[in-house]
Amino acid sequence: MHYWLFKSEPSTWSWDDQTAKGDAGEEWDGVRNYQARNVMREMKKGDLGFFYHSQKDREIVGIVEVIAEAHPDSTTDDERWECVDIKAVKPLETPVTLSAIKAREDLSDMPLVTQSRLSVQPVLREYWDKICRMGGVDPEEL
DNA sequence: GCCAACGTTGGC
DNA sequence: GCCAACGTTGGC
Repeated sequence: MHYWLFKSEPSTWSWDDQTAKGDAGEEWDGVRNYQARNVMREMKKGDLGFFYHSQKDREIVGIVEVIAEAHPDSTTDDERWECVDIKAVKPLETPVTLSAIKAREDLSDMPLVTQSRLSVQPVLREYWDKICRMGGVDPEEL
């Protein structure tokens, strides 16, 4: 099991949009960055991820599950671009803000902090557990 | 293959 | 709304 983080601008695709799709989930399409694509290629079905609202909100709002591994992005004919499918699992009880993460020494080397423009990122297990707890979710119950 | 110009993302 | 960081493009 590996852990990931998906960034979205809520005005384009929000947590509410994601939850509205239910268990059917949705393609995480539109990624046009090699590094982010390579991260998606590493994902396995059943892996979990954080759903992060960029721009105005700047906080992790929910937990998602990978339900389909990397496949061609249906929004382009360009075969370089691939995406996974994800579904919403549950919201965080309390969103975890970027500033709360930055305030913690032990989370300061997360790509969220060090590589702010990367839209799909890996999350180490250690960080996953901590952020779940900060958000009021028991990582053992996922 | 270098690098200037340009476009995009996302924090502030 | 601004701008820093970073990615991409294209001329040489």
